[in-house]
Amino acid sequence: MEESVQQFIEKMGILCEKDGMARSAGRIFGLLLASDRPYSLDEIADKLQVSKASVSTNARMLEQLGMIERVSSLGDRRDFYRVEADPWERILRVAQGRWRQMLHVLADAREALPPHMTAGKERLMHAERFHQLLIDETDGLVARWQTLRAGPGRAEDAA
Amino acid sequence: MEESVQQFIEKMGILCEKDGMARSAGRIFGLLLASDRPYSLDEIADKLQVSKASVSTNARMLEQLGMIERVSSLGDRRDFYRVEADPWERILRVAQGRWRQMLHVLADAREALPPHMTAGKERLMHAERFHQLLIDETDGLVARWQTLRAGPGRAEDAA
DNA sequence: CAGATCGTTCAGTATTGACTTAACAAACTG
DNA sequence: CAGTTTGTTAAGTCAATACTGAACGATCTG
Repeated sequence: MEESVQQFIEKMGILCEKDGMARSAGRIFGLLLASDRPYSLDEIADKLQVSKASVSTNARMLEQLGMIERVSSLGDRRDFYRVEADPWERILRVAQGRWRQMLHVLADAREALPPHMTAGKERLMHAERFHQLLIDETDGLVARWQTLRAGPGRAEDAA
Repeated sequence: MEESVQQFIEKMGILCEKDGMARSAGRIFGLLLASDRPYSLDEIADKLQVSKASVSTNARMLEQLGMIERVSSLGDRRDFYRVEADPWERILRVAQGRWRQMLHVLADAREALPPHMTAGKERLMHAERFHQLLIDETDGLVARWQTLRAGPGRAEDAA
């Protein structure tokens, strides 16, 4: 396999791991990102030099997250994987969901905190405000991405 | 210790772990978030029921990330920890840095990809566009957070 | 200076988590 | 139906990770 692609895959593994994903999942995603066509389970296992079982598990995890999808080819019983048409919006939505969780956790804690702990309450409210902002801003960001996605070079003003 | 606070700390540990941090670090951050005053190393170790060594390591990691800070009290040789005045902007900046890394990795891979792999190149360019958008939007987001941070209830139009 | 306190580091250990092999279930082929 | 092929699941193994206890250096106190 291409040396440069191999390096890229490894870097993707590291970066994805830093974001809380499994390293192997990051590698699979990287491989499919830089690929020219969908790959079968065995192909992925072969290219990444891991067992088929490992690929099966991690690929299904990525599928669950909406980052890759399974496609089938006529007259072929195998599953093929490729990255979703736009995995990035999905990533934003997943993050948005986590921020919502965080917001709830923060709010619950603040309400349960004894009244005299004003500093803690203040700090938690601060954190809530921040996460609420993130949640709100995500919608606009997704919208801007949708318009940018289609034609990045065109400077149309249509809202 | 308060039952509700303990639950909060545990949830923060889980959520932080999902974001790629160490679970213990998340717990420390949660404890300090909901606290009324800075805590010493021993206090943290006691409240979280872990060794002082563990707290020392994780607290220094959080300090390195700019999420908590070390403060000293006159006539006291101990270090005290508390969350930074605004850890959230810092978190945004760290994320922005990771997106920059990702952008570079993607660009390198695209350039190194053989010319005939048009689908892969296209997909990588797509990914680059997305991350460039994230990087750009972060600045505006930080700015909006700064204004919101001070007075959340006031509806001033000043740009 | 002797003793005490505090934070960090290091070696050892335990626990978690991931990968592999192998068995299994389902869908196809002759 | 016997035999393949393909994907998933489970048990066992191994490596990575995080925690602990102890030792150390530094700083303060009598």
